[in-house]
Amino acid sequence: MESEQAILAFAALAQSTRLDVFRLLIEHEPHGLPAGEVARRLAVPHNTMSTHLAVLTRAGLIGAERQSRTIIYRANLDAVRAIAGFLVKDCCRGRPEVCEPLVSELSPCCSKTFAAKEAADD
Amino acid sequence: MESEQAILAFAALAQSTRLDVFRLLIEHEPHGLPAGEVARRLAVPHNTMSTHLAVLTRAGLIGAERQSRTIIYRANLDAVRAIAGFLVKDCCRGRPEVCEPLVSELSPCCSKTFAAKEAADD
DNA sequence: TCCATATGTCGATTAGCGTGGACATATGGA
DNA sequence: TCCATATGTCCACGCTAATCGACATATGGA
Repeated sequence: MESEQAILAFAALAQSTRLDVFRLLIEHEPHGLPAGEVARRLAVPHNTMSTHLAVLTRAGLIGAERQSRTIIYRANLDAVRAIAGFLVKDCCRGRPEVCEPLVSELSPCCSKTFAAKEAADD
Repeated sequence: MESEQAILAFAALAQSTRLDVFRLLIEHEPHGLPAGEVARRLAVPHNTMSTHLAVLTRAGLIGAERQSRTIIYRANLDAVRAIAGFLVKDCCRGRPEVCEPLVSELSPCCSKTFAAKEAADD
């Protein structure tokens, strides 16, 4: 991932409404949500939301697909991996001992038992 | 990690000079660099750099320590782990199959042989 | 004490972002 | 065709960020 693309992604996520949108769309993977529904759920005017959705799209964090009159937005999970990878690889340069704890921390969160427990807590 | 803290971190990294500073300090772990040296290496006026260093510090991405007249800045690697964790845990909610590829992608980067190869490529 | 070095703070300027009203476009149904 | 719904674009306003000159503070040496 290039720095320019990373800066776009960081800037897109550095805004509370957009971060909320991103999390909302991640929760609704893999079906996604129509633009109007996103605006309604977050109580944001549709034109303001349209701008935010455009910023997230330009950053590659979400994607859109037209379905007749509605446009369905979906989170791009590859982008999440790319950003996390960008961060970690920056800190891994010649210093694997720094990153091992990170992977150790992340690994248990990816087991099915952990996910089931998290879901139960909600 | 709270959303507010994450937004501070994303905003801090969504600026080319600050991203350069962060990477520079990561390269100089664990010794760090004096503020003036950071400004000189990135060809940025010392007062402008002082502002950027303050933003990164407020975001918890770097830390400072006075050594007589100079102030040594160091990257906070725990913050890197926290941001990466924030991103991944957002996408892990009930969907471990999404995150497993990320961990798989990251794991090899944390082996000593990989780090040695990366260093050799520079 | 006086001065040089290292760094931070203040203030002004410029540029860009977030917001939302008004309008434009696209789609499907009557 | 006409209208309602869904979404995007344009524009102006207000606010915040980025920059950097000038000044302030802190430290150590002569």
